[in-house]
Amino acid sequence: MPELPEVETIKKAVDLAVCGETITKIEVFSPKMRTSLAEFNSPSLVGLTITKVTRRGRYLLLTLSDNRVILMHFGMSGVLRLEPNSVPKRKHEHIFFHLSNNQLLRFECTRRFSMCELCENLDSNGIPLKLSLLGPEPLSEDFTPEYLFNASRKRHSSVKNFIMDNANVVGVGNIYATEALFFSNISPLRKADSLTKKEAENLVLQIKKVLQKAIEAGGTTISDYRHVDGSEGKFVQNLKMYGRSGKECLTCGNTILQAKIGGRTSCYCPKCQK
DNA sequence: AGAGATACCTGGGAGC
DNA sequence: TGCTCCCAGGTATCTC
Repeated sequence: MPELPEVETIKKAVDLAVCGETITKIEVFSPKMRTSLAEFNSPSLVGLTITKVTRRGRYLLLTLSDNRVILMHFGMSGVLRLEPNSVPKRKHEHIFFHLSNNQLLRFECTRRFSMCELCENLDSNGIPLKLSLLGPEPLSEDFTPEYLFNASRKRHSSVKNFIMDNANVVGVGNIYATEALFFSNISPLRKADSLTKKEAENLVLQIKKVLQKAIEAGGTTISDYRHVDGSEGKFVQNLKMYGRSGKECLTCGNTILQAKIGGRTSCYCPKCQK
C-alpha cells in the first residue's frame, strides 16, 4: 500500500523516465477506478509533453505542456509500471500512456481505490486546487514540533488518527503512524491534545526518521505495492510493530496488543507505549 | 467545526 | 473441494 515513501520512490523513477516525453496515445481499459477515466479518451492529450513530475502527499502529479496536470493517487493497491507494450496486459491494468520514447506508463489497481484524473484549476505553484487543504509535508521544514503541538491542541481524536489525517500532515498512513508512535513510546490510543511539548518533539522526529529510512529502503511492500520495474520495497524487513499483533515487543518482550482505532487495526506495546 | 461511521473494491485467508 | 464471511486500506461523503 503506497504511503509517502512509496510514492516518492515511484516519483523518482517516473521523473527520470518520462520527463520531456510526449504522449503519443492513451488507452483506457476500464471506465473508472475511484473516478471516471473517460476524460483520458480525449484526443486533446495526444501530442502534449510531460514537463514535470512532482509529489504532494501521496499524490503524483504529471504536469503537461498545456499546464494541465494528470493527478494520480494509488489508493492501497495502485501500481505504476514502465514496461514495453510487448508485456501482455494484466487483468487490473486500467490505463496505458504511450510515450514518444516507446515507453509505456501502465496504471494497475486491483481494488480500484486508485485515482487518475485531469486537473485544470491550479494554484500559483501548479498544484491542483483540490489539494489545497492538505497539511504540511512531513519531511519539510514546515513540519516542526511547535506545529504539531499547536495543531493538536483541543483535538480530542486519538493521536494516531490525528497524524494519519492529511489535513494535519500528509503521507503518514497506518504503517508509518504505527511505527513512529512505537519509536516515540506514545500509545496510539492517547488523545492528540494530551501530548506534551516533549512528546510532540519526539513524535515529529520519529515520523521524519521512519519516513526517511523507508525512502532509503525503497518503500514497504506488504502485498500490492511494487516499484515501477515490478520489484518490491525492502522496508518491510525494518517493521518493528506494524502487523506484529500477538508477537513479542522487540524492545521489552511484552506481548503486542491490537486495537481498532478509527476503524483501522493498530498494534502497540502496552509497556513501551504510554 | 470536529469526530465518527460508511461506501467504494477485490483477493486472500479462515472457518465450516 | 467449495462455499461464505471477514479483512485490508485512503479518501470522500455523510450524519451527529
